[in-house]
Amino acid sequence: MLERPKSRYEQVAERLRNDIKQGKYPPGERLPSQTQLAREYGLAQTSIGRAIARLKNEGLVRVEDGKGATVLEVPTVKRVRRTPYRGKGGSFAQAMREAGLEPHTPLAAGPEVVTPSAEVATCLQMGEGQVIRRERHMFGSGHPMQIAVSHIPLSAAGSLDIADTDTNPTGMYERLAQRGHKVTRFQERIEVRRPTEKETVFFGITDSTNVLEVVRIAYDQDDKPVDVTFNVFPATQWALTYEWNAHE
Amino acid sequence: MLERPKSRYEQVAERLRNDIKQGKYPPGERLPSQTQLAREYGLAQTSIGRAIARLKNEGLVRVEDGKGATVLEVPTVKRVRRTPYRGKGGSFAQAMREAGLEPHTPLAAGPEVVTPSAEVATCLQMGEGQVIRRERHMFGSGHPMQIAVSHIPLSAAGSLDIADTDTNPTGMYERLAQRGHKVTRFQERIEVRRPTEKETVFFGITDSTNVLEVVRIAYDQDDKPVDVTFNVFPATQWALTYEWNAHE
DNA sequence: GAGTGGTCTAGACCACTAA
DNA sequence: TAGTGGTCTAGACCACTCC
Repeated sequence: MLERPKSRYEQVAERLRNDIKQGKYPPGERLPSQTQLAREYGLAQTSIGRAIARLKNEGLVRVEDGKGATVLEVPTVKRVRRTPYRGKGGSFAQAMREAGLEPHTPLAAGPEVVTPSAEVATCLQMGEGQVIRRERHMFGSGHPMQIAVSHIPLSAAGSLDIADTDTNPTGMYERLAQRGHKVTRFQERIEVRRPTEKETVFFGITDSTNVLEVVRIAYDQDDKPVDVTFNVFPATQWALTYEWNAHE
Repeated sequence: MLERPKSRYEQVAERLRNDIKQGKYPPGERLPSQTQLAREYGLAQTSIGRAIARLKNEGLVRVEDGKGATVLEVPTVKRVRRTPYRGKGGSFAQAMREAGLEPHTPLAAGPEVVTPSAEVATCLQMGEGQVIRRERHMFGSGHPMQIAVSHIPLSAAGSLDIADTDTNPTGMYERLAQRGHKVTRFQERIEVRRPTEKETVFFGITDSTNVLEVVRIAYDQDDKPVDVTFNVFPATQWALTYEWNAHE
């Protein structure tokens, strides 16, 4: 099984991977068409299609119907989370600038009062009641990079106003503190999963390309959750970093 | 593009996914053979093969040549990292027991003195010199769960003895402290990548199944790196959790 | 031996894009 | 209209497993 020579379509995928890495097909460029590659490698078009499907799943190329396969630019973005958290919001903008990209984070939905999903309700440990939901779509130099959806229990927030003007979470935490909910503890859970349909459309990826999901929950002084934020990004384009001190 | 009905092989994959989730094919069980499924769904065997390949990449089934597709048990394991780090080693064993699995962490290689790879040398900020390398293969109730490879600069360790008896890193850090290298700061970098060939064999996954790589670097009181550990696990089976306090 | 999955082909059809 | 990628088939061959 180890000795078995790799299948031909995998060999093709590997060569294309190398060609891309070594700049033969730079970002933005089109790969040759599948029929052309088929002639070149002496294989059927179907087999070339399998090879290209691999590159697609790995997030190396983006394939459009009737056009062809375009090489993606994959600047690996570093997202650094220092604990305890000293920064003043803007972790995304900073990561973008460090990667040489211009950040842009428009509001995509909300703030609005909604009934939470089962998962959100579980994270916030609430039996009933509503939450304030806000969704941001985040771009780096025009390319979709990240989706962030945050939820605050209406009971803690008081009213919609709390999420009105600010775009970063820090401002919101200050307002929560004024209402008697001082944020004292954070938790982030990281998982790899298949994307939802909405996410495939936004990121322009196949539904077999994985995404990273980071769920951050903020707790107040009574250890009650007051905010849960879902961050989603294409798995291949990001690296997450956590830093902390050994002895508190 | 959105309205287009899904391809038939994707529909098959989705139905099989549901059947697995709902217990029609419990863990350890075999799926029906591809020819049988082909008859059942009125498709060609090749198309069924595509559907099953999807499940394989998602880590839902394991396919063996000449045998068939077996449903994998996918207990999602939670790995919790509290910062500052209070635990006494054994983070893996604890995570296993919480998931109802019996931990087993034999040494697979080392401790041995080797010349570090370029990546390891970069992490440890060393120009020249050698490192002590140790590789552990970690199992949960017999199933391969994780690979951990740690490197300590020989200059900091003094001799091989430092890594001799202990199996957890905490003991090693105590010895490093005795030699004047007190560990004060940690950094963990998380990435999703394609597995190496060794990893596909160990975990029994396809090379298109992603793995999570967590690189932990420990720094001493002079901010010199004294240990870098690479942890690798199948991406779908794990969830990483980080916790910290807001105001130090 | 019969059954399994994995690969490959040749040809076909469709939906899409481009000129 | 010609070219693109995506899907599907029918049939083939191989390496493997189980009996």
